[in-house]
Amino acid sequence: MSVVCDDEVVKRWEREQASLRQRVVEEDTEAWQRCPRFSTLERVGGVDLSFIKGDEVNACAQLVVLSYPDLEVLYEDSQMVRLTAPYVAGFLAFRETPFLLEALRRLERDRPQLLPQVVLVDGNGLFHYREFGLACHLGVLSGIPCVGVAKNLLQVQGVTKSEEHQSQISALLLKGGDSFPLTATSGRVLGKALRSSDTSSKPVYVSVGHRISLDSAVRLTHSCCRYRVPEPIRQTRTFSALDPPLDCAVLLSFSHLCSCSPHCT
DNA sequence: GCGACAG
DNA sequence: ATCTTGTCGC
Repeated sequence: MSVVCDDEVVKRWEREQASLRQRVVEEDTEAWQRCPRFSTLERVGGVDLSFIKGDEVNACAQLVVLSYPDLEVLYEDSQMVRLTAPYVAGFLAFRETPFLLEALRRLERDRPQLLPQVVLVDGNGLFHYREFGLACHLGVLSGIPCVGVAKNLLQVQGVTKSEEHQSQISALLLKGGDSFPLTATSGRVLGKALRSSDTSSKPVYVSVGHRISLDSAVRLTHSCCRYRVPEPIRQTRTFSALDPPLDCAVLLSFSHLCSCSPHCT
């Protein structure tokens, strides 16, 4: 909630974004991306951080890997972490990326054969104030193709939640897979609004993270959706009763009890 | 001053 | 991000 931040830090972050940004690859680089139904794609990852209500510092970093196209869980990793950076709009990556990279490194160390061929990231990629959102940041630092999928529209570069945007949603997004471009004032297409399933009228906002084209990113996102939020990201919040990384499950499901206790820090 | 602000 | 209650519909 707090957008209190240090000017010096933000300046440094801006420089780092400008520098890393040059390493983003906005095109398809993988053979599977060119296949009609992504026929040689086998594993899709999803990452996210979860918080408990009043706590800005402690979070649960999660990585799941699903089979493709069946979307069954192949791997799940949950780790309690202590965040150092605050949330500042436009600089989400500095808060979350270190822990997502750690999770990818653990996977590479323990089960390298399960490394995902692409990761769906909760947040934006190129659709960002300086065209370098979380999905680009994680993509560049990991080298893995990444796609940004945001649940809310970020109003940047002339893209707004206007009446026009609302009417585009109702006029153009008639069925799952329908999409329309999010075009900056400059004329550059930064992402697409996607109706991710037939039953959800509220779109998700897809943008390129790294090493994938926008069209592939949209097609892939749609093909990973059973509900509005793509499965790899959605599964990140699902704690299986079996195979339990219980640290997080217990903490999250009993957080309502915890918050009543005066002795709970 | 007012509104906007991914997660 | 997270909380919260019910309500409507298949």
